[in-house]
Amino acid sequence: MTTTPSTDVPVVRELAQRHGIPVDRGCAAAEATSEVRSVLDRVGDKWSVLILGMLSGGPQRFTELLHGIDGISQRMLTLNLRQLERDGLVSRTVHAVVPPRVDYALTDLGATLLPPVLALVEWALENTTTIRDHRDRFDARGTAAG
Amino acid sequence: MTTTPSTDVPVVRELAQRHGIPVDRGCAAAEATSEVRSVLDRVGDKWSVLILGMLSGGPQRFTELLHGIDGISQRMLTLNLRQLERDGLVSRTVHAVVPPRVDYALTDLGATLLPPVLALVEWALENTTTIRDHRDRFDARGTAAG
DNA sequence: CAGAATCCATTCCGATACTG
DNA sequence: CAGTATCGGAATGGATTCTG
Repeated sequence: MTTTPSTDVPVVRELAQRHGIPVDRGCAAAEATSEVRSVLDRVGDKWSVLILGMLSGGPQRFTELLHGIDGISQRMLTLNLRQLERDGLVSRTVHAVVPPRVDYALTDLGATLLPPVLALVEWALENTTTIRDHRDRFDARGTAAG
Repeated sequence: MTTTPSTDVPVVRELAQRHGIPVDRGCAAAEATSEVRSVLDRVGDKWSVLILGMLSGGPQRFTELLHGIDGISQRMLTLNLRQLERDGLVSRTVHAVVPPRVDYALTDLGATLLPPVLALVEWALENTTTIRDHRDRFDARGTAAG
């Protein structure tokens, strides 16, 4: 994160222009780029996508998420939920009961993010074998080099 | 990424089934999930997407990428290119000339990854303002709380 | 139950120096 | 030119403890 300095990526430049974002030469929409990165970061966040996926089935409480997402720590779940909430992708509803009950749900915005993300997941599923093959061959070359 | 233990995410489960991947209960395609994650990781990799974007305009040599992607270090460029090459997303062509000349290009596989990724970028561009607003309001709440 | 706070091992990554 | 190798600071994230 920090100050992602943006870049002269033609494709992004083109998309930015299509969205009416001014592109001064040498930098494809500097402002927009960091915003874009922050979204991409979230997708790469390892847990965020899983959380979004969990919530696609309906609201869940904290513990349900904690147990549903195998391997996530309490800390990471909290942190990720805060991020998602901050971005307006997930809503947090505190029920004033005891013991406390907090429900997390996809917002409308969050719901619109799901399709692009799932397209990516689908791409990954489609190409799992191909990628594994490539990796094996690549690794074999490196090993055989000696 | 160590052993990403996979998860019981309904959407992923559904997608996995659609792709004929066996899903034993309690775990949505454990094997597939780590593979999926590794793809998502790459997308979140901060630089990989930029590199892919750069290459979408045609082959580039090492230095062109280095200068074209503002802020990337030589080390990171090398590392990222290796990853992308390993996955078969990018090809590396060494020309036997002096001084050395190495061209990087999108493979066919890499080209198929671009649309889903760009869909994500486009989503981000479309919702930049909305997200920024959410963040501002969220941060304001936190700050005002004192 | 849902979290905040602290501690600490691991990993990441930029800067630098060196090479074919 | 296109890397590789090494070092050290910074950030990441799990485990644990404490709270309303």
